[in-house]
Amino acid sequence: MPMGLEERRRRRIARRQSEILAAAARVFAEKSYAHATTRDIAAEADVAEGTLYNYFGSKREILLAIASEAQAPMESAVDRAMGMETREAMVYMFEAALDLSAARLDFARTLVGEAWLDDHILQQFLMARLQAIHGRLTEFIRARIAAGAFRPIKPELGARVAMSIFAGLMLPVLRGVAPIPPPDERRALAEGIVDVLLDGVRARPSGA
Amino acid sequence: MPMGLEERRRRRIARRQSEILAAAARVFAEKSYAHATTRDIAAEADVAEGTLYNYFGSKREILLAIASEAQAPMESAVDRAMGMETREAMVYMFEAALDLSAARLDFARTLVGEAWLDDHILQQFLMARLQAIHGRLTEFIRARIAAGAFRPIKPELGARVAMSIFAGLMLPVLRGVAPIPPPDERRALAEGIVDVLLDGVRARPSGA
Amino acid sequence: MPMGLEERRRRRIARRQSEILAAAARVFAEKSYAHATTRDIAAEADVAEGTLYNYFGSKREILLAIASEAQAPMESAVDRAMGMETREAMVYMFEAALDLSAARLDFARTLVGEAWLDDHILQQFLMARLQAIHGRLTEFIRARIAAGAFRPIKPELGARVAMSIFAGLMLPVLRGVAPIPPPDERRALAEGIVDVLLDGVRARPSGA
Amino acid sequence: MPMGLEERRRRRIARRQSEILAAAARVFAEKSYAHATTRDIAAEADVAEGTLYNYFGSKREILLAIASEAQAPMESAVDRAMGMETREAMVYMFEAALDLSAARLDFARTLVGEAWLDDHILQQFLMARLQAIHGRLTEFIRARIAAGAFRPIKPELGARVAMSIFAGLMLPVLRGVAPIPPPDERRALAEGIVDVLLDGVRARPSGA
DNA sequence: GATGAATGAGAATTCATTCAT
DNA sequence: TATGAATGAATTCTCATTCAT
Repeated sequence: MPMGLEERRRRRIARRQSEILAAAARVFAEKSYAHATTRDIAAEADVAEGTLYNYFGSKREILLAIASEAQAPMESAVDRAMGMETREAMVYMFEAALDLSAARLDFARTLVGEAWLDDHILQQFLMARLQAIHGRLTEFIRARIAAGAFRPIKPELGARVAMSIFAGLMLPVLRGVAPIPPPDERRALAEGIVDVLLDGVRARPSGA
Repeated sequence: MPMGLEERRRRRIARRQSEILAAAARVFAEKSYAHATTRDIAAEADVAEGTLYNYFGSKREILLAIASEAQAPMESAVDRAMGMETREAMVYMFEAALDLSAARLDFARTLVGEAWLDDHILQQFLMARLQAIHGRLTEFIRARIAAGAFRPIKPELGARVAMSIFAGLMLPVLRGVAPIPPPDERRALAEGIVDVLLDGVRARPSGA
Repeated sequence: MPMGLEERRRRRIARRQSEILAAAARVFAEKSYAHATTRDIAAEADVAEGTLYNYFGSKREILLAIASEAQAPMESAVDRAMGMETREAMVYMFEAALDLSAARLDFARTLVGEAWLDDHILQQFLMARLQAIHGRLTEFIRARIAAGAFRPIKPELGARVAMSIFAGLMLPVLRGVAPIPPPDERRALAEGIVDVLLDGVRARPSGA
Repeated sequence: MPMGLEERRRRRIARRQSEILAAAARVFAEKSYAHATTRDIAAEADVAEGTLYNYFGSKREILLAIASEAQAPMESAVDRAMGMETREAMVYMFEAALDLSAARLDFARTLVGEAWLDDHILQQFLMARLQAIHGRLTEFIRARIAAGAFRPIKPELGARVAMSIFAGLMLPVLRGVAPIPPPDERRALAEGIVDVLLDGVRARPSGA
């Protein structure tokens, strides 16, 4: 399978772009987009400032590319969970939410942080995904109710509660307030949450 | 009740400071601290740029004052709920979380947004409050378990789940993605959530 | 001797002006005119900033008034020395150059420092005096030569050397590098200098 | 002798820095550091304001670089004089003090002027040199006394008198009150001063 | 393609002066 | 007269982007 010069060039460009994105994500994750300078990014990527502009049209374009990459992995966990049995699915989803590599964390932190500041990023890259996930979860719940596995709660509300809990787990990690929990803790946390979600906090009238 | 000149002066200053803070909060809420210029703030407050510096030492000091004011009302709802009966308390807390005036919203949005970017604000003004609230909720749950009203779940986990749901409700409002819900919706939402939290989503083995 | 209201008012104004000048001189002496703010001056004078403008038209006018006062005492020592016997006169002049009260020092430091920066002050307040003194000294030397007391050196050169030595004594004190020497040191220093000036540093052919 | 790119780059940078320093020195010499704006400096150096900051970290750093360059030539004259015969040495030193190119004058004027205002510059760049020179002169005089060429005056006093006369010659030139004297005048002035310093002003009892 | 110096618009902050009270 | 808050021009410094090499 001979590779044309053209092909080789395209790959080289793609590789370089990725390197720059990863470097930029590290910088943005540390200082935020606004406080990061193109000089910082170039230094982290170990290229000259001018070189950045051979691969991206502007600082903002780098941000958009990061935001774009950041949204890719978001739904996969939900997708995969769709095929599982109820409890297993729920535990898997919560567990997966916290399964972040440091690299992904930089991208995700950048996306979430800038979505707070930038309407375009918010809508295009974050809300779009979140709404898709919300739709999936709503369907999941609706199906469980239909199957008699869940009480007849409002599915949208359930989805929203679930997503809030996801968010509540992830935001402190993204913000760097909480560490990425190691696998066993992740599982224990997920199981605990799922337990509460499934059966609630209220004590059951025992005997009855 | 005669008012000394000194007193009158102090009040005038306090009033002006509040006006500037409110104006700044509006600007920060719209464009974020970093993108807001002192020129913007001055224009919104309808004073000259230099005047800002008669009331605050720096742009950052304005931000800190806003952050400081923003944290004031955070615990009050939790405090008040402490004295209520379980279900009522829970509904009240969730409902109160969404009871934001537009003015408070500017302050809160500024606090939360900058806490994402600024470690000092995060720790000093946001985490301090959130941890206090977390402590209160943990106690609340522990007491309910002791009283036999709640199942023996881990209180910290319960508190965390509850706070995540608060956050999941508030963040979209603060970010301007969701509108401030009108009172009746607020209540319905709160009741729905409390219902799920109390009894879980799982269907009960009916007859038994 | 009845004093009219008018008179009393004039005095009150004059007193206040002096207080402000003294305060300003202290501030200028410490931070220089350029770095001193009207706020500093007002604080040191214990009046409001606006009050300064009731007594002086501008910050610069305060400086000019200080420069004006600073030049007053400059020639007096030379004048007084004119009537003395040669050696006594010379010692007296050098000694007097160093006899500065702290208050006079503030004025003199301000004058000299600003004369470096400001042509008007240089010419009007400093050079005018220095040239007058130079003239007096030239005359003094010329007379001594005529009387056979001095060798036939060039009187202008002698005056310039003498003034240079004055300057070399005073500048470090004005700048705050050297302390104001106490009276006995002053005299010893003056006598040493006069000794060198009168007889030179060269050893005499002893025998002759 | 091939010159690497790196080398060429270093030179270009050094050249540019020198140009900026020279331009800044001209501006500072004319309006003083405090009154000179970065805009003035950039205009004089014929670069954009931002460019200044590619070569110096701050306006103050430019000043410090000038002060640093200004001190370089100060001791050289004294050093060279050390090897000469007494009278020749003295004449040479006074003459050299006035041998200033216009460029050096800008640097020297800046150093002296700012030393009046700025303690760090005073100590680090001016006093350090002056004290070194004072030490050298003191040794010079002490050696002459030991050799029987000078009377047993106090060497420190003699050094101080000499330095005062240097200062008295230079300050008016630095301040722009006196012109840089042409070579022949310089020599005549130096000889006249040395004559007075060596033999004093007093007439000798002729016959005796 | 890669470089990095040059650019200049834009930002926060200071401060002499004014003026309503 | 005394006050001190308001003003806004002026200042230093930053940084995304361009472009000659």
